[in-house]
Amino acid sequence: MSFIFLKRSSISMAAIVTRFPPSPTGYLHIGGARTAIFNWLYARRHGGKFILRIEDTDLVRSTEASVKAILDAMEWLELDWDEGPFYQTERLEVYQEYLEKLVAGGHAYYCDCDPEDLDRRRQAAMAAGGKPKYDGRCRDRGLGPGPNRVVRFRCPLAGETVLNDLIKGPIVFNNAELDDLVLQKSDGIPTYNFAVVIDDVTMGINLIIRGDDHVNNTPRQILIYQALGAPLPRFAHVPMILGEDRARLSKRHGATSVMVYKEMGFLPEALVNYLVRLGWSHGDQEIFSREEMIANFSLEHIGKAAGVFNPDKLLWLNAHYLKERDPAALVPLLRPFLHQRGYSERPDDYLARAIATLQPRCQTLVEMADAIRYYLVDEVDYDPAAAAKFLRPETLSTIARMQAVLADLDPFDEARMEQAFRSVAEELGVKLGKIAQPVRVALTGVTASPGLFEVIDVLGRKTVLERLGKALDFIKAQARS
RNA sequence: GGUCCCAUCGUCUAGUGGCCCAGGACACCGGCCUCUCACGCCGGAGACACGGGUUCGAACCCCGUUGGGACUACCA
Repeated sequence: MSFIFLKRSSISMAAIVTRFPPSPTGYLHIGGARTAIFNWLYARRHGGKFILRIEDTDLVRSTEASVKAILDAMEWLELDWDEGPFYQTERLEVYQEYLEKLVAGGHAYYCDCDPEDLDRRRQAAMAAGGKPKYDGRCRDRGLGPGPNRVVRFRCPLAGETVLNDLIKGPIVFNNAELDDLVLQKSDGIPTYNFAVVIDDVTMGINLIIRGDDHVNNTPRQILIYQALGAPLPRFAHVPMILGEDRARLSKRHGATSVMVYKEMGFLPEALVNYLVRLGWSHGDQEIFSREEMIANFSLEHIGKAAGVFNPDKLLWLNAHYLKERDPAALVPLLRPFLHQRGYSERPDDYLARAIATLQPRCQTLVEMADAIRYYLVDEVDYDPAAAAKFLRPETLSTIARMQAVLADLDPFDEARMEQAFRSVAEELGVKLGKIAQPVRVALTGVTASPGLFEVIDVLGRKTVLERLGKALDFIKAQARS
């Protein structure tokens, strides 16, 4: 009994605080999105906080447009944050304060080495078979602040730094391998490794889930925490996402921007579901609602190996969610794609009924917008091969017959329609397909479509009769020429 | 080059020493359903990188090899 109480209180002692810190040098990419999802899920799972921070200390590459693009993507994925967005460029005094503390404590020092000279020294060290690390020239010169001077961290020359990674286990680094990294650039802006630590310390971040491309940065960061006397957060390094050639996922593997997936007609829940399952698992389950993800997410089930991004599986998930959605809910999502194609406006309920027939046949909204064409155009255009095969003199009479039957059909619904087609087939002594295909081409212009009766039902009597009439005219015209 | 990480079907993964001559999913192949195309359903092919240990027993533990990846900036 008391054991249970103990366990409980120790768990609830520190509320979880996670963060997602993108740098606004471009759009939100697939890998970043997954990291954001993991951090968000963990915070939600444990009733903690999720903080958004914009790491814009790269003054040259950071842009306002990128910030907006990232925020838009977060919103589209429905990843809400509890605090922020904080901007590092607005926190310069904070870094300065901590920097002075480090310098005063002897943990950091000023350095006036010329960047180009530094580069030459590195090259020379490499050529001599040594390590390309900073040679420590200014380490003990006792320099003070001044123009063109950076601040470097005084890294211990010996000893070990251990990273107890929640995913990879303990990783030991020899401090001698590390060098005196720059904390503050000569323009007064902090470097990444310094700013993250200060931000994470001051924002109370106690769990850092990030890509494992950061593993080698972590010992340097741990050393800074220690120099500051700050408590260490827990670290969880998630394996990378690879392209199909097993190289780090990049533009040459196809779309890597989250918002491009929106443009390609993907649903956010499909992307999120795909991404969360890329590297994490919960037994054999493939489909997860938000609630299920939150309820089941755990670091223990994140794998150690990098994963290849598989567009086919994403497509399958998207098709799944497309089928599952209420057709009416799909209308506003599909509309932008219809406008792009220049279709004329139609009422919501008409679109919803058309969409319902296309749901099991489309993998993306883009496919759906293409497929919905014959429901929206004033005049169908015939696929030449389809017309050549099914709109010929021999089919004239069956189309005419169906036109006559449908003109009088009452009520004009799917059930009656099927009856009508079947009885005409019987009457003519042919299989249903013999009648259905020519009519299908007359109505849609193509040989593959949703069930014929569904199509007729959506189109309505007037349009159906018109299109059948037009098909008859077409056949006659063909016969004359 | 140095440091670090990783290794189950083509791909994502289950698997935490006996339940595994390895399960699920995508993709692929075959069948069923059927007015076409899909959806759906049923079935099939397909993997523990290699070599050594440890153990009564290894996909699971250890070592090595090989292969992949990351980092190595006054980028983040």
